[in-house]
Parts: sequence; C-alpha cells; structure tokens
Amino acid sequence: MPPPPEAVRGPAGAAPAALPTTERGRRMRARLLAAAREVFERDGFLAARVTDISAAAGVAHGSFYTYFGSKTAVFRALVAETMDDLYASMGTRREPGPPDGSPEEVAVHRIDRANRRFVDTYLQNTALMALFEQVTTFDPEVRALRQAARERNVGRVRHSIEQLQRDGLVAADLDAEYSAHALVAMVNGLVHYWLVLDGEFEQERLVAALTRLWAQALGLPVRG
Amino acid sequence: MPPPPEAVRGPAGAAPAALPTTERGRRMRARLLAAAREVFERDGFLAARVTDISAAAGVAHGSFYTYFGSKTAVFRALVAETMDDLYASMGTRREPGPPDGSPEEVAVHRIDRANRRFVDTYLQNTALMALFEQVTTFDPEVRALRQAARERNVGRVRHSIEQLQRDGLVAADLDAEYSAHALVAMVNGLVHYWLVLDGEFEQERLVAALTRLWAQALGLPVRG
DNA sequence: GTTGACATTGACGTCGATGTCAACTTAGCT
DNA sequence: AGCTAAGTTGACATCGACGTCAATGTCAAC
Repeated sequence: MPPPPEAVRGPAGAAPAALPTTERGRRMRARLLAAAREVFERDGFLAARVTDISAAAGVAHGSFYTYFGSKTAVFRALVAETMDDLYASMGTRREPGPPDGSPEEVAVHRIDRANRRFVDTYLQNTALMALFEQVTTFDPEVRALRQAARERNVGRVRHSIEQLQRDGLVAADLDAEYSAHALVAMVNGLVHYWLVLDGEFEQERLVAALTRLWAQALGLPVRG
Repeated sequence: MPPPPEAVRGPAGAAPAALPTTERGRRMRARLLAAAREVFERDGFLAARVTDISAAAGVAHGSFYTYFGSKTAVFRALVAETMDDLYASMGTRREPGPPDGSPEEVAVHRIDRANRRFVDTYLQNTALMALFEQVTTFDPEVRALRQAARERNVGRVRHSIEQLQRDGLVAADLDAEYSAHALVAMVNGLVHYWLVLDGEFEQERLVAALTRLWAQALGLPVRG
C-alpha cells in the first residue's frame, strides 16, 4: 500500500543541467548548493524560490539554471549529498572512557552511546530532517533516495546485531534482519514523530526510551 | 526546537468565507468538502488545484470561494472534520468473543485488539493520513489541529492505563502520563515511518510489534 | 407572481515564479 | 594580444493558478 504517487504537475520545463567542467564551475555549483540548503532550511521547500537561492548565493538568477534544472532538482542533489554524510556521522565518533560491568551491560552501554549520537546528530540537523520528511511525501525520487539510505542503515544495524550475537551477548536464534528493520523503523518513527509534532520528550528521556527499545528488542537486560 | 515555521508566501488574497445559512448552501459546502477530500487523496496537497476540486464537485470555479477562502482553508476544514471521527473510530468498536486466561493475558489481549483496530483504521485511511503528515510539516494551523488531536489521544490512552492500574494489572507506580505520551509517540511514529517509506512489515507483524511495545512499556507479560 | 436574499456561474484580470536567451565576462591556451 | 570555450548575467516572455465580480439563477415568504 504505497503512498500516493502524485507527480508534480506544472510546466515541466526544466533544463537539462550538466555537471561543471571547470574549477570555477564546481565552486559555483557548491555555492548554489550551500545557498539552497540555507534557504530550504529557512523557508521550507514550498516557500523557497529559485530567486532566493541564487540571491543567497550572490549570483544571477540565470546561473542557477546552468547547474540545476529546477528547484526539485537542486533539492534532490542536496538529499543525495547529505544523507550519507548524516548517517555516517551518526555511526562513527571517538569513544570516550572504556565501559565495564557484565557483558550484557557493556552491550547496553554501547547501544546507549549509539543512540545518544543518533539523537545528537538528528537534533543538529532538525530543519533538514524535517525537510526530508516533507518532500519525501510528494517526490518519488526523494523517497527512493531515502529508501536506499534506510536500506544501508538497516544493513549497518543488522551487522551490529550479528556482531553482538557472535559475542554471545544476544540470543543466536534472534532474527537479526527483522530486528534491524523493526528497530530502524521504530527509532526513526519515534524521533520523527517527536520532531514533527514537537512533543514533550526531553532529550535524555528520548535517548533512554530508544535504548530501552533496543534492549527489549534484543533481549538484553533493562535497568530501571 | 520546533520545526521551521515557514509561512506560506503568495498573494495571500483569500476571501473571508462564511458558513452557509441555507440548506442548499450546506449541501454545496458538503459536496465541495467531499470533492476536496477526493482530489487531495488523489493528487496530494501541492498538486491539487482549486479548479480540480470545483470540477470534481460538479460546480463552478467561483462557487468554491463562496465557502472556502483558499485551498489551505478547505484542507483545514477537512482536517478538523476528519481527525476526531478517525480517532473515535479507532477507539470504539463492537468487541467479539470474551477473553479468558490470567488477568495479565486478558489485558494484553485487550491491548492487542485495540492495536489491531488502530492499524485497520489507519490502513483504511492511508492516503488521508499521509496527507495530514505532509501538510503538518508546513502549515502551523494544521500542526496545531493535530497536536490537539494528539493531546486528546494521549488523554484517552492515559485513561486506559489508569484503568489497568485500578484493575491491578499494571504496576501502580508507573507514570501513566509519561507512558501514554511515549506510547502514542512510538505507535504513531512507527506506523508513520512504515507508511511513508513503504517498509517491509506485514500488517500482522506490525500489530504484534505494537502490542509488544505496549506490553513492555506497561510491564505486562510478553509471549513469544 | 413579485420580491429579495442567498446561491451559482464562468470569463477575466492579476500576480509572481519559472525558465530562456542573447550579450557579456573570465580564464586558459597558443 | 587574440582566440575560444566555459561561465555569467539580468531583462523578458511565458504560464498557470488564483481570486474577483457582474450577471444570472433559485426559492421561500409574502
């Protein structure tokens, strides 16, 4: 039961748009992309105008169309460029002090830190994430980009779970694939809902809820 | 950290729009509203045009403006009219056979049925729910309507939890208010995410996941 | 059957964002 | 310096959705 396709009507003009060949061209494209991010974050997708983007980049209106065929096109480029950076930054970061306690507690601790990173990164990109949600609902291509990113993310999570299974911290007969899917859905859904509807959670409670979610899904001991 | 405000730019024309006084007027308004629902579900909010709505209602373009000031206005009316019907239909329905087993099992069973109703209703209104999500991201008024609906929903859930506590099925020291908030957020978030990204869940598994979520949050026995 | 308030019609003007284009500038090369 | 391809400019034509409004229709009350 996929969401409604909803092709965006409109003039469908849209130029071809080629990749720049010169260094100057690449810089300009990058500037436009940065400006687009800025304007989108400030005004949202709908209200953002191509004029605003070129203005923010300090560039003539026409130059925009040298690099992007339309507002939608530049947004897609933005998603493609950003999504993986974002997920990557969620996964890897310098770990502080070493943990101790029972192996299970160590695992929970590990998960808790990952969730904390996740929430941190999410919060630092609130506007952008909300934008992705927004455009995902009506642009099939952006949805596809996000689906692909989710697949990679599920793969990463499944890998982590299997690692925990090899370490004997999680039951070997647990369906890692399904658990990974469920966890990614729950975590993203929860954070999204909280974000979009501006719920009553404090950040710490959110992290705690996420960690409990994980622990329960993986049959790890929950404290509190 | 609320989502970006994003006032919708544009001519901001929009007539006053009054409620009809005649029976004929009420019928016309209802027809327009029904047509609007149809068109919105088919085309999404962005692509829907006022022309399409009046055409679908078999009515002149101008008539639309007798009853609604703008596309946004008619959508808000739609949300206001629909939201509570929807939640209400989730809550109440004829219960089939009587349950048996330990009191805790009875409670879990009750919750499971509620979740099944919830998912059913959600699935029957997929397009509309997706629409609500979509517009919520950029229309503050619609967001406010949904927040209000969520509050009422949280209240209902809290009430159920307190009932379970009075029945001695759930620990008396559980924070019903917080649990209700968390549960509503998780359930809505999970279902939304699944819906929007067209995940791999089957309906049964989704219901099972939701029930497990509830049971764990309330400290009830989980089977399987 | 006349009246008048309410409702309906659809052609039309307005507006603002989009995307184009011909002229111009920059920079690398010989 | 001269040449050329790539890049840049901004005024302009286009377009389509919106919202208005004067004319017309409906119907209940008198």
